[in-house]
Amino acid sequence: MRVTLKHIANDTGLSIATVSRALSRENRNHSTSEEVIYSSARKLGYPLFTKAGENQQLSIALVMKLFEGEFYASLMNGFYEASESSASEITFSYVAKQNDNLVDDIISLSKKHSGICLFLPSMTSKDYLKIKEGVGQYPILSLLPSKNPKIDTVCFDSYRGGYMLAKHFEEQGYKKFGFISGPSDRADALFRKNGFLNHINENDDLELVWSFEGDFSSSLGKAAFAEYKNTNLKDIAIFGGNDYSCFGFMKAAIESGYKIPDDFIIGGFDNLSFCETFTPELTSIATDFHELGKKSIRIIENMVTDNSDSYGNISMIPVQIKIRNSTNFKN
Amino acid sequence: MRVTLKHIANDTGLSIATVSRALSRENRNHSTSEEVIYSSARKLGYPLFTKAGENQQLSIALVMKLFEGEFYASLMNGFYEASESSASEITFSYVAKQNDNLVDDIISLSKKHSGICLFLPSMTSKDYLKIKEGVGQYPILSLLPSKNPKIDTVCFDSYRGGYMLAKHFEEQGYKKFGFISGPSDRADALFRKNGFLNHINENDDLELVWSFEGDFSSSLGKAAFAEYKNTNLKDIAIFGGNDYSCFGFMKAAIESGYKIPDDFIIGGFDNLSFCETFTPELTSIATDFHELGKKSIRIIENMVTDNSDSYGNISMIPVQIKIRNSTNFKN
DNA sequence: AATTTTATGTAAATATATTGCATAAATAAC
DNA sequence: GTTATTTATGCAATATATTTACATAAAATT
Repeated sequence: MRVTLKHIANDTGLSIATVSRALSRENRNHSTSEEVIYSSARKLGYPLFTKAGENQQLSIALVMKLFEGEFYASLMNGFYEASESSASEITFSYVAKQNDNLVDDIISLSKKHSGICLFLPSMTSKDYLKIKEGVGQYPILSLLPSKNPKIDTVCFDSYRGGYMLAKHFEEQGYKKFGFISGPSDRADALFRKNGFLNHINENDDLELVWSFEGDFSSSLGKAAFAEYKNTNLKDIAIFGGNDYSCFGFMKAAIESGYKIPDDFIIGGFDNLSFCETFTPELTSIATDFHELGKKSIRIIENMVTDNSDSYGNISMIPVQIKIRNSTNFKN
Repeated sequence: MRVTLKHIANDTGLSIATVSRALSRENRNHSTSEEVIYSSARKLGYPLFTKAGENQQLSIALVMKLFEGEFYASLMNGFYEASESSASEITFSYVAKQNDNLVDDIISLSKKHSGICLFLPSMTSKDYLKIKEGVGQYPILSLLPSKNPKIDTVCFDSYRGGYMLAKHFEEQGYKKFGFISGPSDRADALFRKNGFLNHINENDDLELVWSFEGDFSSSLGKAAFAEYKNTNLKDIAIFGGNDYSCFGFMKAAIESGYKIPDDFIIGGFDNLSFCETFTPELTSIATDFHELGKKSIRIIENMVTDNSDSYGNISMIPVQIKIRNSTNFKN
C-alpha cells in the first residue's frame, strides 16, 4: 500500500483536493495548511514527484561508515568534487557502525541508485559475493583492494606506494630497512608491505633489519618506537605503514632525544596535511582522492550505458611520493 | 507533469503493465527486463513508493560545503552518531562551492526534509532573512554564531572558549598576552577574540602586547611568527585563534630556535587530533560535535512537534579546555 | 455594506496503476 | 520429439489516485 494523498488528507483532516492543490502548486505560499500538508507528506513519506525530463542525472551512492579524521573528509571531498564536474550526482550513504544487515541494506540501496561505490574495510569476500548475487547485473564497485576481489575494484596502488618508498630509501643511500605493519586483515596494508619488502628482497645489498606489528594508529606507532629503541639500531630507513603510525613513532623518538633524519629516516602513507606541520616534515605517499572519485564515477557511468556485467576487474590509481625532510631531503 | 509508469514504458519499449509488475514485485528477480525497468525508473526519477506506515522518521538535512580537513569529518560524524541514537534520520546535503542559487536551493530542500541545519560560513544576515521568508514557519537552524542572528542558532560557545584560555594563561602566571585573529568576517572568530580580550581588559594587571591578523590558516600562523619574532617579545601567552594557526606559528618558532613553553606559551581552538601529536602538545579548546548534533536534532524535533515559529534564539554548547604542554602543563 | 479574493469541500473528470485473461515463448516433463 | 508447465508479456477491464470544475463560506479589500 503506497502512501497517497488520502493518507495525508486523513492525517491532516483536510480534503484530498486541498492536499492535491497544496502539493502541486508551483509556488509555495507557506500558509498554515500548506505547512501542515508538507510536514505530513514528509512524515508519511509521500513521494514529491519529479517532473518528467528533470532529473536525468545518474545517482551514485558512496556507501561507507563515517568516522572522525582527515581521511574521511578527503575521501568524500574527492568524490564530491569529481561529481561536480560530471553529469552524475553523488549521494553519500552512511551505514551504521554496528550493522547486522549490511549486505541487505546495500542490496536495497541498489533500488534507489544507478550505481554504488563501497568503502567498507570490514566486508569479506563472502559478503561481496552475496551482494553481487543480490543486485544482479548492476554497477557496483569496491574502493578497497582485496586479495581475491569478487566485484570490480577501483583503489590506490598501495603496492607501488610501498615500492616507491623503498626505492627512495635506497637512493638516499640506506641499506638497512625497518617496517611497521598495518592491521593484518586489511588488504591495502598488505599490499603496501609487499611493495616495500619486494624491493628489498630483489636487491641483495638491502636488508630488512626490524619490523613491528602495528594497526595504523598513532599509539602503536609510539609502542613501535619503544621496541625499536631497545634494538639500538641506528641509520635505518623506516616505512611506518601510514602517517599516523609515523607521527606516534617520531614523537616518541624526539622525546627520547633522537634526531630525525639524522638517527633514522622515516616515511609514511596517506600524505595527511599534518605531514607538512610536523617537524621534521614527513615524507609520505600521496593519494589523489579526486582522481579516485573521477575514475569510479566514470566506470559506473560506463557500466550503466554498456549494461555490462563484469566482476573482479581492478583499476589502480597511481600514487605519488612526497619527499620531505624526514627522509633527509635538503631543499 | 509527473514521471509515470507510462514514461518508463515508453523509455523501455515494454507495456505499462509489465513495468507496473516489475516495480511492485515484492522480491526482485533481476531478470533483464526488470533491470532495464529499474534503471529507466531511476534515470527518469520515478518515485519508488514508500509503503504507508514505513518511513515514519523525520529527515533532517545538514547543509554544508564540503572541504578537506579533520573538522568536516568531525562535524558530520557528530551529527551522524547523534542521529543513530535518535528517531530522526540525518541527510548530508552538500552544496556547490560556487553556488549563486544557494538561498533558493536551501528553500527547495525544505520540501524534502522535515528540518534543516545550516553550516555555511559565507551566509549573510540578508541571506538568512531570505531563507526565513522562503521557508516560512519551518524548522531551520544555523550552526554558526552570528552578531545578529535572523534564525535560530545552535553553536559552540566561542566566547567562553576565548575566555577560558585567557583565564588559564593568567593562572599560569602570565601578564602579557598575544593574539592571532581569525577571518574578520566570521562571527565565531570574533567571539573567540572577545572572550579572550574581555578577560584581559577586566583585569588591570593583564595586558595585550601583541596581535596579528590571521585567517585560521597554518601559513598565516607562520607569518604571524615572523612578525612576532621582530618584536623580540618573550614570556607572553598567545592565543592562536585556532589550532592550524598555532601549528604554523609553533613550527616556525621551533625552526628559529625558540623553545615552547619556555619562551612563550600558546593555546589554540578546535582540539584537532594533531594537538596531541605535535611537540609540544598543544593546549586547545575542545568542541563536542556529538553534543552539537544531539542538541540540533532535539531542537528540530521540538520545532516539528510544537509547530512553533521562533527565530533568533541561540543555544550555546559549552566548550572544554584541554590543557597540555604548550602552556607549560607538567604532568 | 458590497465586492473581491482566497480557501476549501464535493463530486465529476481525468490520469494512473493494477490485475484478469489470453497468448506466445521458454522451460521442464514424459 | 512431443506434450505439459511455467513464465513473460500485452491488452483491456477494473481499481485507485489525482486533478479540476463548481459551489460555498470565510477573509480581505473597496
